[in-house]
Amino acid sequence: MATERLGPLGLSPRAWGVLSTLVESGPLTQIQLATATATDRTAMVYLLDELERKGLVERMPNPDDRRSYLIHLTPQGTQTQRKAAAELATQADTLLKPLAAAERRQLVDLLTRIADHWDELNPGGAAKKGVRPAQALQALQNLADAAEHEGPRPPARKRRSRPR
Amino acid sequence: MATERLGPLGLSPRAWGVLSTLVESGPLTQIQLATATATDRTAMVYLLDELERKGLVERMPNPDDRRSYLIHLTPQGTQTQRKAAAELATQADTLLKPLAAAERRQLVDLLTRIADHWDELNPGGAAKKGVRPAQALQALQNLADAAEHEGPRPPARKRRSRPR
DNA sequence: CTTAGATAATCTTGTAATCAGACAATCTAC
DNA sequence: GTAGATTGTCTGATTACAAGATTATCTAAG
Repeated sequence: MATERLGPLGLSPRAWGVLSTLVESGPLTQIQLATATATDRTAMVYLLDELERKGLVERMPNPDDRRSYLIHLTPQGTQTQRKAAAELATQADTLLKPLAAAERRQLVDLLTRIADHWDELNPGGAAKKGVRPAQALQALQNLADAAEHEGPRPPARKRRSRPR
Repeated sequence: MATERLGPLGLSPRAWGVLSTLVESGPLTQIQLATATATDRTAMVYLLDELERKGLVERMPNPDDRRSYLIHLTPQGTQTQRKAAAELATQADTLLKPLAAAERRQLVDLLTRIADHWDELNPGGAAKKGVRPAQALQALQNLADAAEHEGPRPPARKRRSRPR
C-alpha cells in the first residue's frame, strides 16, 4: 500500500526510512543510520550511493572521526521527504475514511499502546536475529502516525544500539 | 512477530497461509491456492513440494481435470495447522496484553472495517501487480482474528476465485 | 472428429535482495 | 607504540522471486 505511494517519488520503503530518520535525528553516520532503520550496514552503502546519486543526501567528512561520514540531507532531500510524508498521509486518510475522527484517535491510541508494550517486551530493541516484527510494527506505527496527520515517523523506530 | 512463532513448527508464513486456506476451503488446485494466498503459481510448486515432503499435504489426481491436482491436507497437516493457530493466538494474546477485553473488541472492529473498506477500494481483489498490501492487511487481519481467540484466519482473505 | 486456442503444472533462467566475511584506514586503550 | 575494535567498502555465496518456455490436457468452433 504505502509502497506504491512511494514509488512515484522513486523511493523504496527503506529509502523513505533513511530520509525520515535524518529529518528527525539530523546528520548521522552510516552505522547509526543502519541500526536506526534496521538495515544491514552493507546494504546501507548501496542505498546511500543511490540517494546521493539522486542528490537527496550527501556524505560529508566527520570532523570527529575520519573513518566515518556524516550523512546530511540536501535541501532537495528534505523536500522529497516532505512530499513523501504528504503522500503517505493522504494514503492513510483514504484508508481510514470509514472511521470517524474519534475512532481514528481510538485506533491510534490502541496501536500505540500495543507498540509500546512490544518495545517493553523486547528490551534489547530487536536484538534477536529473525527480527521481522520490525516490518509489522512499522506498519502499525506508520498507520498510527499517519493517522495523526502529522506526517509519518521513520518506519523503524530508533532503537538503542545493537544492530540485528 | 508471527514469523518467529511459526518457525519452530517449520512453517513459513506462506506455508501457514496455504494450510489455513486448505482448512477453510477444502481441497483446491494449485492455481486456486496461488490466487487465494497471493502467491506466484511457480512459487507454489516449490512450496507444495516442501509441504508434501513434510507429509502435511498430498497432491491427488483431480477426477474432473487431469491437468491439475487437488491439494489435500493430511491428518498431520490438519494437526500442524491447529498447532500453528494456537501458537499465533498465544502470540496475539501476549501482544494484546495491555488492552482490556472491551478494547480488544474495539480494535478488532476498527481494523476489520478498515480491511473491508480496503477490499471495496480494490474490487479486482489484488489484481494489480505490486500487491504488497496483502502482507500488511494480512498482518492486520491476523491480528484482528487472533484477537478474537478463534484461531487466525488464512492470511490472504479468500477472494472470489475466478475459476474460469 | 478435428483443430485452434486456453489453461494447469512444471521447468528453466535471469534478476535482485540479502548476508557473511575480508579488507584498509582509522580510532581507542593500555 | 602496539593490540584490538570500529567504519565504510567490496566480494561471494545463498536465496527468493518471477518471466517465459514446455508438456499435457481441456474447451469450443466448425
